[in-house]
Amino acid sequence: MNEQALLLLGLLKAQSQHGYQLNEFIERNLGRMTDMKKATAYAVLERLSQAGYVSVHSAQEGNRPVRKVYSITHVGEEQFMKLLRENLSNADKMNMAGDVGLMFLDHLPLPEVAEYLSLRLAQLEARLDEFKQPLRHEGLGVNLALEHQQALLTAERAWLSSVLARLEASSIPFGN
Amino acid sequence: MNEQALLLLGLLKAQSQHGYQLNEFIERNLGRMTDMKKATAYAVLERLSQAGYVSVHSAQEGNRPVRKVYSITHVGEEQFMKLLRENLSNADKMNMAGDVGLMFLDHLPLPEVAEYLSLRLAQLEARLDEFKQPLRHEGLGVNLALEHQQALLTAERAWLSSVLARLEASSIPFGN
DNA sequence: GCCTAATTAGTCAAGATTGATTATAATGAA
DNA sequence: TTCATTATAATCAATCTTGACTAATTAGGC
Repeated sequence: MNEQALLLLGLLKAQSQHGYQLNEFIERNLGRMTDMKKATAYAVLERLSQAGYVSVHSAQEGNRPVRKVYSITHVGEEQFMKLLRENLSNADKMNMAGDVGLMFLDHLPLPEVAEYLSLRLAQLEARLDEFKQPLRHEGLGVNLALEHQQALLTAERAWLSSVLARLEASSIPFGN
Repeated sequence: MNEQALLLLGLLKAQSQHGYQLNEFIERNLGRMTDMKKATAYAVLERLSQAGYVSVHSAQEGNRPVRKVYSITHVGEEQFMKLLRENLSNADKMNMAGDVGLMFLDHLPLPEVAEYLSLRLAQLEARLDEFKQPLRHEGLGVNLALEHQQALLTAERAWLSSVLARLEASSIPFGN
């Protein structure tokens, strides 16, 4: 939840925005960074507002429905810096979900496992391909974040390939 | 939530157990695989029970308080296999949280960023050290899962080191 | 034998998350 | 023009998660 707050405060620090605008931006550009859903973002904005980190004011443009525009407050800026420092200092977020299945793969015949892991690999390749686009230079932070994702996905691909190779050579030379 | 179900069904497939027992095992041995909390596990067990995937029967040993013992049902075994196949086939779980902070690091002076990332690196080293213990041979799946974690943490360490080196050489030869 | 601390076993209210839904406006096709 | 579709903007009920709490039992120290 702190990561969500950090994200929203960071976006509002750059520019006051209404909820829909924030959600569009997140959906279009930040799918890699977060999986926060629309309704969650609205809820987090509400909490940030309760806490005094953002202020809200209603605005109407033309005869469009009234929108709530959120702005970061001074206290909010301080909170942003605090959350940023915390976030950068902690590695605990690397939670590596997705290993539960691996733990139980002994319940399936190895060729079937290989089949499924091939699917995983294909998805990985697809995700990695998306990084091939030139990526316009956004600033150090954004570029590092993208580089980071790419590095981890690449490592994941290498590991998966190695597992598949061993599975196909199938003489089970695993462990040690 | 499916990953939690997979985990609990997998543990119950090995042996019928009561809630406390399951939670102890998870806390002691599976901290790397999941961050599901006690109360959540009880809730998931309740849902699995509602769905007919596990059966519950109360048992009393000595004059200890009555415990609810959970057993996997036949339908539960089928569900387990289904969830296992799904889990192995999907890479989407690699969500890489923790990059939000990186995105915003331009709001801090680089030496301070380096300081925080050094803390991250230290935590990583500590986590990696835990893998040095011989790890008694548990079965292919468990060993692969551990190998996987280690591979990703190692990649993370390499990336972080590279970033720190570049930050300290500080002449900012980034991105491009 | 008595008191304290730890272990065992689980529940619950409060908070967080999200799929589904509502409602209006603009756009486009026929 | 009229109807269907997509975009805009957000809310809500239902579900999921968890920190805090309860309550009994056993273990350990003196």
